[in-house]
Amino acid sequence: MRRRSPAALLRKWNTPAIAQRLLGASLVRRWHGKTTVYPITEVEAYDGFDDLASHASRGRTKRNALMFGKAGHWYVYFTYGMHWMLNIVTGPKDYPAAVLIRGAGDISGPARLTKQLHITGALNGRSASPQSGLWLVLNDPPRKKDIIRTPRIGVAYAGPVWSKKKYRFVRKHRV
DNA sequence: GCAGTGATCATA
DNA sequence: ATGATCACTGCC
Repeated sequence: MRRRSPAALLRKWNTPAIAQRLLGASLVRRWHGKTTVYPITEVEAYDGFDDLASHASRGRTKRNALMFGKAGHWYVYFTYGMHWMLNIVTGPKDYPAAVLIRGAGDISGPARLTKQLHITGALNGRSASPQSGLWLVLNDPPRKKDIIRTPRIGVAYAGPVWSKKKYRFVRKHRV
């Protein structure tokens, strides 16, 4: 099949839908002249102003400003004093949303993913395009029955409603 | 079960 | 300026 750019997909409003569609996409990394393709296996949606699990829920700050920006850019932040987290910014401009990429290829866990792919703050704010060395390509969308929906990981602080939203999506079968 | 590790943000 | 927190991992 023809590989399509996900630019139009990422601009949409429905972040959980985008996240699920990205389970039918691959992360492509170019590093030291070698290009490797990692089919995405696990994602989480962080959606809008009201999502108490989202960095954007308490308004715009220096760190989260990218979430309010243009879709299709990487939002990479540092946490727990040692881990980088990789997100793709989604939604229209001024609507804060992103999809956290938690697993791809054989790699499980968002910090392991960034470590293995050499992803750091150097990519923060860069466009998801070959120029940045890290981009996305769309494959066939996953079937609905091949997607597991669960609450997001590590967001107990988000209160009874938002910590339980089923905004984590895992692909059942390897692609 | 919990230590590690340091940027970020709210509070002052 | 200070202190709590953290979209995690690895080892106990």
